[in-house]
Amino acid sequence: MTVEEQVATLRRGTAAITTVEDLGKKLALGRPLRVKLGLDPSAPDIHLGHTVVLRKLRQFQDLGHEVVALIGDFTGRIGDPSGKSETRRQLTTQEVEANAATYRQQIFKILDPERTKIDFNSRWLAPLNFAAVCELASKVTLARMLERDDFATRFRENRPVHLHEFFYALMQGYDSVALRADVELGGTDQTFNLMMAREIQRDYGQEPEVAVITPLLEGTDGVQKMSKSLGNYIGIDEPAPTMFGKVMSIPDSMIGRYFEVCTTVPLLRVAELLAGNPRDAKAFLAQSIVADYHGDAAAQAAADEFARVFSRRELPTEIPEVLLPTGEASAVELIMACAMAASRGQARRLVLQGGVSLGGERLTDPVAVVSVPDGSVLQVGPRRFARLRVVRS
RNA sequence: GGAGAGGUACCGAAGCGGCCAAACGGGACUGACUGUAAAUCAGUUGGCGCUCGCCUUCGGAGGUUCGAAUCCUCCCCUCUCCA
Repeated sequence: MTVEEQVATLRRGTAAITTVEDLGKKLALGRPLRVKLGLDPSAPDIHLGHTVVLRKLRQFQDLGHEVVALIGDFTGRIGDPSGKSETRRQLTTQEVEANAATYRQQIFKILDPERTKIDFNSRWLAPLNFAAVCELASKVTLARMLERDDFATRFRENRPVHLHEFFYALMQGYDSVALRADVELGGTDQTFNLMMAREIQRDYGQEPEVAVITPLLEGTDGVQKMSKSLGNYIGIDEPAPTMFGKVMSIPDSMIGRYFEVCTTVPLLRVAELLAGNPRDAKAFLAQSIVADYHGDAAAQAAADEFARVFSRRELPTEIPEVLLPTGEASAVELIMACAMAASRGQARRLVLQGGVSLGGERLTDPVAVVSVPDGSVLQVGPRRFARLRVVRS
């Protein structure tokens, strides 16, 4: 692969590369580059949003480069400034190790373990004495720090900006110095820190790293960035059918975006798919993504199941069984027995709204007692099913 | 230490003595439609009893009142400004 081709590959799905020319130069060196990614040391829970940057790392690995997954166990004590974040509690060694283990287990679903080194920045940050810290701090001016939007805004609005928050970017930059990083990856939220790292490396007499900035992936709502706390995430550990369904639930307008950053489907092919039926494009997308984490067979099965249940409105292949003590019960009682509503009132509403059926027959009266044939299927809403087993004692 | 703002249902945010189980938005759920768990439209969204009703809820504890999320007292927590 020529350098130009490599650059083209690496550019896909990035928000910015500082600079593309520098990247080309570094690639042209012909030696394996050291590519850094900083990871938050708090409990990791990797979702598709995180995979964007991880996939990019994987591309570097496939091109023969080396990745350092740097766990910020030291910087984690400060927390990336967000205006609200307080100084975080220091994680214990055991916690850091446990989280690192989880990281390994999850990131190696994407990264090549052979070309990945895991490191901890406490290794070089913890021993720094105050003189060294002052030297590091002397590299950067206040004006430069205030270029960071978050700081500038808070300063202007008379909201607190703690001095230690400045150290976050400094430490992250020092990490790059310590690692002699050639390239660093990060999301757009890391732009400031990545730029700072370049300058700090220069100040320490190193060639500045190339910053490869990936976009923050929108979640299943298509608007806000994917995050667990917003509940709009697709976790890479989720079961194949769930994952498939969640991908199918993204707004049509996000299909191209997901293709670009979550798959390796050639962009020309993506354009073709987008020109066709969005449902088919999305199904293809869902299947590609699921296949990456669960394999082709599971992805195919998930696709078939989805078509069966949602397109053809048939019963799923696997239906959990619920034991009933009697063959006579009201709709509300059945729903409660299957734990498909949080309260009887909610169950009643579901029935009244026409969302409940037994054996394909819609139940309309919440309290009317109906006979329940053994093995009949209760459906609540579009995707909750239970096979009822009557066990008379 | 002083001054002020605020803590309301899943989240955001109104309400400031009865018409408040609590506006509005988001989310979630259900239905219709469909090309999908997209989009759009409609409805639902504290608990219990099949209207009417009863019970629990508006940071916590007391109090005033026929009646409080709304007034008073004390307490806890968050934020800002001044020192």
